[in-house]
Amino acid sequence: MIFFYIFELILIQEVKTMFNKETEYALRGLVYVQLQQTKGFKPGIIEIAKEIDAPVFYTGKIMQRLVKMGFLMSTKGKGGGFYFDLSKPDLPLKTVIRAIEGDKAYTGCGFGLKSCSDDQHCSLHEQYAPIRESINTLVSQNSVQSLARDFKNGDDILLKRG
Amino acid sequence: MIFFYIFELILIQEVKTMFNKETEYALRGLVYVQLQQTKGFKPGIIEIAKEIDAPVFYTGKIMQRLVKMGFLMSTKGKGGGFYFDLSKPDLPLKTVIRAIEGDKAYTGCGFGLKSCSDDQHCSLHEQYAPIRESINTLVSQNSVQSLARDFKNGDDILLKRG
DNA sequence: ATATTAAAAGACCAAAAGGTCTTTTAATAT
DNA sequence: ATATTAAAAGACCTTTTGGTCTTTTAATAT
Repeated sequence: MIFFYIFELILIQEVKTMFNKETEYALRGLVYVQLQQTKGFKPGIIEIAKEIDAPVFYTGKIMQRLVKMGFLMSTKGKGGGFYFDLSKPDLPLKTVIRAIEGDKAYTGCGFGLKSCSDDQHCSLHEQYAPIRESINTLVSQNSVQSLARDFKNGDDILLKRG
Repeated sequence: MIFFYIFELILIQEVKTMFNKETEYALRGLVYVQLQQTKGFKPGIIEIAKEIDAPVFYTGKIMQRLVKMGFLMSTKGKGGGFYFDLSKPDLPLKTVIRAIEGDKAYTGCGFGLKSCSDDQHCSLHEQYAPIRESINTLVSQNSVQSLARDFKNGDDILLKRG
């Protein structure tokens, strides 16, 4: 029994994204804020961090950065927290990802050849092109709001840990 | 004119892969060795580094690691360098990538949700699944040897800098 | 044998990513 | 006014990644 537990722990450790931690926490945090906002709440750092299972202070720093970048709003003091300006259009994942870690996930050559970016392409480049395009579409079509809707229709649980 | 040059430099800096530097240099180095081997040469660290445009000492370290991992062979001394054991089967990119940086590029949930790995899936997860599968196919079907053949049929130039 | 050549080993350094903690500022309730 | 609350600011620390350099070991040619 203990072996299964250890194995699961190892497995869980291995689950990574194609994005870095900051992007991951940012996306999860944004979706959580949106989700709460539709319920009439305005979550703070401690709550957000807990629910997205990220370090509290790091979450704070990241949320602040998102506010500075204009993706999110906040108020200080009692009853304060994070919320969206509802008059703004939906926020595509791509916009957030680009702002935090740039384009590396869906631009360039899979092989990293410089000359490859211009007129000449290596064979990897051509094979990778449609994949890159799919990723591009994925992060362009999905937004913080659409994801929040998806989570609402069904399983809130996904943002928490079992 | 100077502006175009600066712009190009900036652009070039932005060209990244989905892999980390070590993986990138490793793949390029392996393909270069294979390419030279078919021509009857056994390149050394200095040559490899120069041709794949990577730092010499770092390239050395990476090539040594590849030898230790059994992907490649080497001999010391005069006439020494790196080469493949031709009796071995082709080396898929996936094998190299996994050995260096693990599975993160083509496993897990695009959103980084833990619970997502089991029975429940978020909507991103489902949309990302076919992309992940494509990446998996790409790195499984392409090998160091197949890439070297591709470069041979046409443009050697791709491994050098314009 | 020995000089030369080139990889192996490993110590060391720098930058970036990830994370923590304290102090300051701005809301709000009393 | 002032106490309380919670974000903002920013200093600081740790780990990982990327990179450099020197010393050692093993080939080979003379």
